[in-house]
Amino acid sequence: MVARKSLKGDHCPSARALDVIGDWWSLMIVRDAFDGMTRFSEFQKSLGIARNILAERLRTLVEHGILAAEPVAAGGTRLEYRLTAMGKDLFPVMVALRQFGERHLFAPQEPHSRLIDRAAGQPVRLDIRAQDGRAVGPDDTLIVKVPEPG
Amino acid sequence: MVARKSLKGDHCPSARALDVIGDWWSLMIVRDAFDGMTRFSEFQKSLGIARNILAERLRTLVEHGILAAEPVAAGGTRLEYRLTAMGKDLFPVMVALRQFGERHLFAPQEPHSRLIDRAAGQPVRLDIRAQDGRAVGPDDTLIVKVPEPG
DNA sequence: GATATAAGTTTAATCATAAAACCAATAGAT
DNA sequence: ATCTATTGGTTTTATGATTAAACTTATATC
Repeated sequence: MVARKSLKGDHCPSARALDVIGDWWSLMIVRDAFDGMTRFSEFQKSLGIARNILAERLRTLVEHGILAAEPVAAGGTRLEYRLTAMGKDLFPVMVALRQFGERHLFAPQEPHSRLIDRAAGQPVRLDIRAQDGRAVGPDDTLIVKVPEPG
Repeated sequence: MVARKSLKGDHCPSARALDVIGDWWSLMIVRDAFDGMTRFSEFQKSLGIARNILAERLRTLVEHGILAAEPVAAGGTRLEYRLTAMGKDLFPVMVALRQFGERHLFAPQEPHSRLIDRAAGQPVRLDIRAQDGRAVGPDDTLIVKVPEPG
């Protein structure tokens, strides 16, 4: 691949986010973590990912503070990977991806997994709103760039 | 890479979404498209992406129906790439990524670009709610898997 | 104490990406 | 109308990320 371009210095928050979780597997691992998985072999079986890649992805997710690794038993070497508070802040990203997939990537009658509200057993909504509560879409918004220094 | 595993057949909508826009560049191109860019050279200058890779990404985004390519001038060969209605449905994904980046990937005083509501000039909110309007987080929800056929 | 499973690491082959050179078509200047 | 620069790519070559499989060590199970 010749050293994937890093977006770490970019002033765009989306770019930095993609720099951290924009690779092929990280968000799939995070999805499974939201689904309750914690162990190496669970992720491996669920995703069919190569073990070395899974090990590296888990390592970088831990480095970035999205997952925390804790020994399963005191004194043991086996680890459990759990979402941190920061990791749980990826929830809206997962919900947004899911909604997009549901809307556009399934045939009309094709079955798919669903994200439901535990209390009501009903699907959840995702809304983007202005401060005053108006729903806003892409054409109602604007990206304001940061001024170049100098 | 040895043939990246395709998630096309997965029953999880997030997985299918990542199969379409989960690679390194697609969402960055979509971000720029939301920002008003339409031309090959604009994307290329903005992202610093290799030209062959940009050409392929644009092609697959068009194939998937996220971008539409139209000639700039009738009879000409130069193309303009614009978000389709489907492409604009990626807006919540972009907003969610941006919010995550803003919250966790910038130093306290570090400047970053902002997404603002055109009308009020204020940042937008993203909420996940149950049908009855309650705000819900990851621990309030559950993924319901589709039954295996057979 | 023997066997199986978990959680990786190492190794080798393959394929995607990046960078740069190349090329045709268009737009602008003369 | 012709020369030149820019646009929008394609081709070529190298590099390295990803994969699969074999290997290793530690932990559970019988």
